[in-house]
Amino acid sequence: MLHFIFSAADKAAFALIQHRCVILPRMPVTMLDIAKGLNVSVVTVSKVLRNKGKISVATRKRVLQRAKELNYHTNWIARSLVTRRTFTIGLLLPDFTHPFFAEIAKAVAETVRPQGYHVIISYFEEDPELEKNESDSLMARQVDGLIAASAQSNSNLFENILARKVPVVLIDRPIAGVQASFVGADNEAIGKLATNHLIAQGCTRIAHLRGPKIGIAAARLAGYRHALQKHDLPLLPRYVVGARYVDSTGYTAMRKLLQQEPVPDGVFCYNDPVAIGAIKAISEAGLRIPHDIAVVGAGNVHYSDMLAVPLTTVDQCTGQIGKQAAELLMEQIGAKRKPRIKKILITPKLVVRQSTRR
Amino acid sequence: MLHFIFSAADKAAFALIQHRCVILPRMPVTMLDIAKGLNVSVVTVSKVLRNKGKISVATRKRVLQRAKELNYHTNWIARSLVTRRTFTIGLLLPDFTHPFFAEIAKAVAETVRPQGYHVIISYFEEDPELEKNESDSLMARQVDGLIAASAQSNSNLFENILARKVPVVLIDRPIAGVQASFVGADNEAIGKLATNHLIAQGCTRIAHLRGPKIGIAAARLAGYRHALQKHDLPLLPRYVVGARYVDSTGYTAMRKLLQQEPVPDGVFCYNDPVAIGAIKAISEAGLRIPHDIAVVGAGNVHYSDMLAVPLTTVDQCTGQIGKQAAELLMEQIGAKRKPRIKKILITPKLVVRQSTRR
DNA sequence: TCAAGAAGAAAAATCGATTTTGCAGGTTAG
DNA sequence: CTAACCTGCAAAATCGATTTTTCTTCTTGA
Repeated sequence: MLHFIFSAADKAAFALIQHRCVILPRMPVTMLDIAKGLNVSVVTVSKVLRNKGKISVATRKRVLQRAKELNYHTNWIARSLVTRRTFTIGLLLPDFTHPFFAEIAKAVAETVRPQGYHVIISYFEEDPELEKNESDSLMARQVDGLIAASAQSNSNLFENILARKVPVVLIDRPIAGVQASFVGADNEAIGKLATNHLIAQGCTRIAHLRGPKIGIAAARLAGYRHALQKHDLPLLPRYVVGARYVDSTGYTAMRKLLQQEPVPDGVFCYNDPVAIGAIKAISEAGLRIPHDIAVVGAGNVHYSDMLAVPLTTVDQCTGQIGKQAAELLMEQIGAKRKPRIKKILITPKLVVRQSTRR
Repeated sequence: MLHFIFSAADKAAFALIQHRCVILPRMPVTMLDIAKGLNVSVVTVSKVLRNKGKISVATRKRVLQRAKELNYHTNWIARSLVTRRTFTIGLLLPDFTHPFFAEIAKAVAETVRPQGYHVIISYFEEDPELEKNESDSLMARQVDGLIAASAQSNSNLFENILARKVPVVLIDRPIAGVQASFVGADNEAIGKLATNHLIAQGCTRIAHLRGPKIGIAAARLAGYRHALQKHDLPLLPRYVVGARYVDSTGYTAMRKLLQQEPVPDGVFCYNDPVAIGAIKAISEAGLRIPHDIAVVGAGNVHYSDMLAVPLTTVDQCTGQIGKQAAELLMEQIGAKRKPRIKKILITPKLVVRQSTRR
């Protein structure tokens, strides 16, 4: 019979092997592994890797080299547990295939990246119930903050979140009663800008293809009215036609508008897809753009300059919304005391193209 | 002088208060908090909340009620540390404002959600160095798996990741030498489908506006050639013109093509934006679509049916790519043994609209 | 009646880090 | 020559869970 003789050290090593390799299927390198071979403590390793505390140059060097040899990578989960920061923020959106939200997501990710933050996305398809579930999940994942374009009809959800002391910034859609910062487009300004532009181009019979009666679309409508009043132009109800942006309702809405007498000579469409539909209807009716009717959209979607008639539109500076929201959030995350709540409306920018250039 | 008398229990409570409220700014409810008031152990609480182990109905009820009272929420970070699963996957994309990738992101998120998974997004703007950094971060965050549309020119990065036993699925862009599953569009099939359709519509002089000479665009070109050969149609080099999709190069490329003699009667454009530019050039030249020249794009971008001439295009079923990639990844994450590597090419679908309907 | 088994819950170990405290050994000041 | 003070590192406590082991009680069957 064979006998093997092991020293105590061997036994320890063996236990380690059993512990790390045999029992566990995965075997990531830990600080302990680095410390073991160097006869230092994990604390020392931790300090070296974080460049903190007083460690001699010699030890630091040995640790760093060993870490590289072993291909060590910090386990952020373990770190987060004790530091109580995950360096992740949650981004709660209705739908991020929509270019508007995609743009925001990008700007947010870009803004927080330099500070080591990552973004966990979550979308809820306009379903408030799903939104609640998703936000709960994000909270359970201990995100350091939350940016949301919410579909909640009341403030309960976000009051709960704020009660848990998690920084929140709302975007695009404000919610009454929520004590959180807000960043959004200045939709009334968009309406004014577009309408004023049409007026400046010499239009006098200006119509509006409007969206839903609430929120964003309502503000744009208000801006349209404001601009007309300010220039003493008539505010004709029959020049304001509803157009949901799903499908080609810009097209049908415009056809309705073309039956009015006199036909308008300028149309402000509540967004670009609607404007594209309108352009189609106008062309089919044998009218010329912009000579007979000038068209302005809103949103500056990517393709609006590739259209048959390049579209004048109001750029809502989507990227800015994401960027500012992210900056506000990071400010809150970093702050000792809760900074004051801010409401930021991004000033829109007119992009003039052929559809209004007379 | 006043004296306060505390019982031992009071002191313990006091210590707790100091511990939880005064010293720490945030004071989340933990399992210990639930356990304390109920005179049970944390283990019992843990088991109840996970519906695991044998716990009497009475205790279970008490625990659940207390948890609700205290508004307890599981700390997933703590859980992850011991279970070694974070229920997050990393999604590494060049740019998710591109509708193609946004669509994929959505499909991925949607597919993994029912299994309790969330997606951490990360984009690298086609910069391989940044891509490496981001993937390192994702790994440090202990994602359970990774889906990537990579810009790496060699296999090092992903070989490293695979060596760490993290499941990976590549999408859209395969990388030679990486032993990982892959899901992408069948670009050669796209080229064939588009070209065959033009042939079926009676076109005989079929041109191609091609993209970069590598990768996706090359495969589409190959499909185009294949289809022509199969139908014994001539393969004229002067009918293949380069068009980068940035800006309006579809427009300029088409103008070049219009100078050929004879003018082609069908054009397959390597993607939709190029096709839109081409349509514009054709219209300007006074030719009718599809009667004089039929146009097919590829990609089925959202707005291609809102154009002046609704565009026939090849839908690459982007959502399917994300969905299948996510499914493959979840399969790998769940599996004991590593499942076999799969290469999946999604079969494209023709969407016929006015631009080819003769 | 007593051993065997099962049910319910507590105790202890663990995950991989960070933070706080303690402790040698060497240097400086009085 | 001793108190005071660094420097550099180790030991222990902690974060909030899960997993494994152990320990009571009760049943139950022979």
